[in-house]
Amino acid sequence: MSAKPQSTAELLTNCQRIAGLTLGQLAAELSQPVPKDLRKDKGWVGQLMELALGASAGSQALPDFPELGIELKTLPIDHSGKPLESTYVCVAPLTGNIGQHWADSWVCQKLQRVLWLPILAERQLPLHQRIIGQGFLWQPNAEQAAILQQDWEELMELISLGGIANIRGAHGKALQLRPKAADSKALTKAIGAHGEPIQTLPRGFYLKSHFTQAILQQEFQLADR
DNA sequence: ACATGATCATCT
DNA sequence: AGATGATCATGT
Repeated sequence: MSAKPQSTAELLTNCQRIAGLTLGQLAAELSQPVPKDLRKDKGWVGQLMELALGASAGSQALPDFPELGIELKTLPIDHSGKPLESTYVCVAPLTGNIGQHWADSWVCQKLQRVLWLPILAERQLPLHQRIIGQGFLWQPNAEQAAILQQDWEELMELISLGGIANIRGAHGKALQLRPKAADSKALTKAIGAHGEPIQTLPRGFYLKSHFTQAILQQEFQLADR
């Protein structure tokens, strides 16, 4: 169950095998304790899936399946297939971005090949009863890539020109910039309104749920609602 | 502090 | 209800 997959086909086969299981069932098979809720274990579902699918060591700055170049993302959804949350992509670099190009960016690299793993995870459903959906491989199509690139370029320009204080989650069509930190007191270096170095809250790039919903619809051809 | 994994909790 | 800003745990 937890052997490292040697090919994309094997990885997808492993996904099919766990599709339909509850988190409780899978955790039992893997001898993993199920927390009461996710309040103090927010990463538990993702880590369980990494274990089940044979992803490589967790906290390195590498894709989950380095040999396959695939990033694994769990995606909590409701009963109608709508994502319940935005999807974290990576930390946003706030300094030293002069002349950086989209194709070389961390966001672009991370989203090149994503194994989406939907989880039926409505809040009212106890954690152990949440159900694993059908995982599928995705690469941005031309239209999606163009939207992501445009959002990224706009956000990075604002960051580079000292506009970070004015960026909020509403910015961007698909990609947004939001805090990503242990708490609101965490600080990192950034560029101030007059080009001076400042300390600010670390930010991360996230995919808006509308965008991931479109990915799901494209894959499963779900009815809109 | 920053990377991994994200969800929580409040505001609108 | 949905989105935004805040937060939790763990490893490097």
